[in-house]
Amino acid sequence: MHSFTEENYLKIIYHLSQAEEGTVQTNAIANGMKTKAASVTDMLKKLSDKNLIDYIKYQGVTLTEKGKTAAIKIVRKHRLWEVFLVDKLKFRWDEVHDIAEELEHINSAVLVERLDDFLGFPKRDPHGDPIPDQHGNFEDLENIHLTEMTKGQSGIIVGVSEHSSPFLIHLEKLGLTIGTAIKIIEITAYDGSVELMMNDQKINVSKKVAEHILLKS
Amino acid sequence: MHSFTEENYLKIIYHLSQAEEGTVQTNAIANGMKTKAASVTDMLKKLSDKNLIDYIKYQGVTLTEKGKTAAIKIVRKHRLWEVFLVDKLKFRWDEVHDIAEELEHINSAVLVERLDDFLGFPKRDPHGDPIPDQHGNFEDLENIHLTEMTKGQSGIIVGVSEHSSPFLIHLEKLGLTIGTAIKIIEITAYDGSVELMMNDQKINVSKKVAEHILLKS
DNA sequence: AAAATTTTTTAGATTTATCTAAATCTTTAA
DNA sequence: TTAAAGATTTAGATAAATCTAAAAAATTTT
Ligand SMILES: [Mn+2]
Ligand SMILES: [Mn+2]
Ligand SMILES: [Mn+2]
Ligand SMILES: [Mn+2]
Repeated sequence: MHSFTEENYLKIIYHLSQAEEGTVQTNAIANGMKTKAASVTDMLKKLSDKNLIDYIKYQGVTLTEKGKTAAIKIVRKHRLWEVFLVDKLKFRWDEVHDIAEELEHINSAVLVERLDDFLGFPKRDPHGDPIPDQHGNFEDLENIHLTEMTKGQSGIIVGVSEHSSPFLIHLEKLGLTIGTAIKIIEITAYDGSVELMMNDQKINVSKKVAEHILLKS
Repeated sequence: MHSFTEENYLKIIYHLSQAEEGTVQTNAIANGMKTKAASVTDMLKKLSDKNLIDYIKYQGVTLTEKGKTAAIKIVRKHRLWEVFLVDKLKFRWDEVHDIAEELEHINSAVLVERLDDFLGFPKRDPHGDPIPDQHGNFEDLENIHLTEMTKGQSGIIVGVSEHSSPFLIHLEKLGLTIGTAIKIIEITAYDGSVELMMNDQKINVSKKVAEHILLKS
C-alpha cells in the first residue's frame, strides 16, 4: 500500500482542499507537514506518478478520485480511533489526537469495519467531526463558526476546528463543550471578542477562541 | 524513541534468546527478520551504540537490561492488542497476529495501561502466551510440548508455539483449542505422530503439529 | 511594463535501512 | 592440524525521505 508519509501527505492535501476552493499550494502542504517546500515538491512528483493527485508544476495540486478515496479512508480511521479512545478507554477529548495520528495508519480493512461496529457506528468523533462510512460518505454538516454569528443569535456547539490540546483544555474549562447551547450577547468591535450567554451565565470568549468553535442554529 | 525497525530487531532478539541458551546469532536474526545477514550486522552496530545489546563481533548478541525492557514492552503491547482483537472485536485467534504486529508499535504508555484495564488485566493472550505486566513481569509458565510427553500421560492445552494462520486454523478444525484436556494413547515410532484421546474421541496428530502444542499437566 | 517579492522547483547532500559480492573469521572434518 | 565449509563482517550501491542553497517561475508592486 502507501507509506505512512504518503498517507500523511494525502490527508493534509485533503484537509486543505476542504478548507478552501481551488488547488492546494506547495507551501500550505509544507506547513501542514512541518517540512520544507523542496521536500513537498519531491513527494508531489511521486504522488502524481501514482495517480493520487493531479499536479501541474507551479499550479498546485488536487486529489484524484483514487487519492480522495485513500485520504477519506485515513480520516475515517483517525476519527473512529478517537471515538474508541474517548468512549472505551476514557481518554479526554484533548488527549486523543496524537495517538489517533499513529493508529490511523494501521492497515486492515476488516479491523476498521469491526471497530466501527464495536463503537456502534458513530456519526461524529469527539470533536464533532463527521465520520465517513465505509463507502466514504458523510453528512456535510453546515455548521458556522462562532465568529460568523450576529448579536442575538443562538445556537448549539457541535464541533471545533482546532484540535490542539491547549485549546481543547481551555474550552473544557470554560464549559464550552459539544452540546452546549449559547446565545450571542455582544460582539466587541475593538478586539473581536464575543460575549455570550451559556447556562444562564455570561462569559467572554476571545476572537482567537471564537474562530474555532462550530455551531448549528 | 526507537524506530519500527529497531523495535522489530529487539523483539526478534528477545524471542530468540528465550528460545535457547547463549547468545543470539546473526543468521538467526536475519532469518527472523526476513532480511540478509549483512543488514543485521549493520543494525547490530546501531543497537550496540544505543546500549540496547551487548555485541562482540562474530560472537553473537545478548540484550542489555535496557534492551530487554524495551523488548518486553513491545511483547506486552502485541499480546494485549491480540486480546483486544479477539475479545472485543470478535476476530479469530488465527487472524490477529499480523494486525498486532502493526499495533505493537503504537507509542503511548498511557494507552497501554488503559487498554490493559479495559481488557480486565488479562494474564494470557489468545495463543496462551503470558502477558507481561507494566513492570515487565510475568509468570514463567512451565509448559511442555506435546512431543515431550509420554504414553499414558494426560494434560490440558494451554498454548501454541507457532502463530501462523494455517497452523491455528488446522488446530481449530481438529478441536485442539486452548483449555482442551487430552491423554496420550500412543506415540508412533515410525513418524513421530501422536495418537491421543480428546473428549472421548481418538485423534492422530502429526509430529509437525505436536511440536507446537503446549500443555500443562 | 519593469522591478521587487513570493512561491516553487532543481541540484546536490544526508540519513536510514536495505542489498550483493567479496573478504575475513570461526567451526567442522578430514 | 590443515583444508573445507559455514557464518559473519566489510565494501560499495541503491531507494526513500529529507535538507540547504541556488535557480526559475509566478505574482504583486511600483
Ligand atoms: Mn484528530
Ligand atoms: Mn477529531
Ligand atoms: Mn502474535
Ligand atoms: Mn499471541
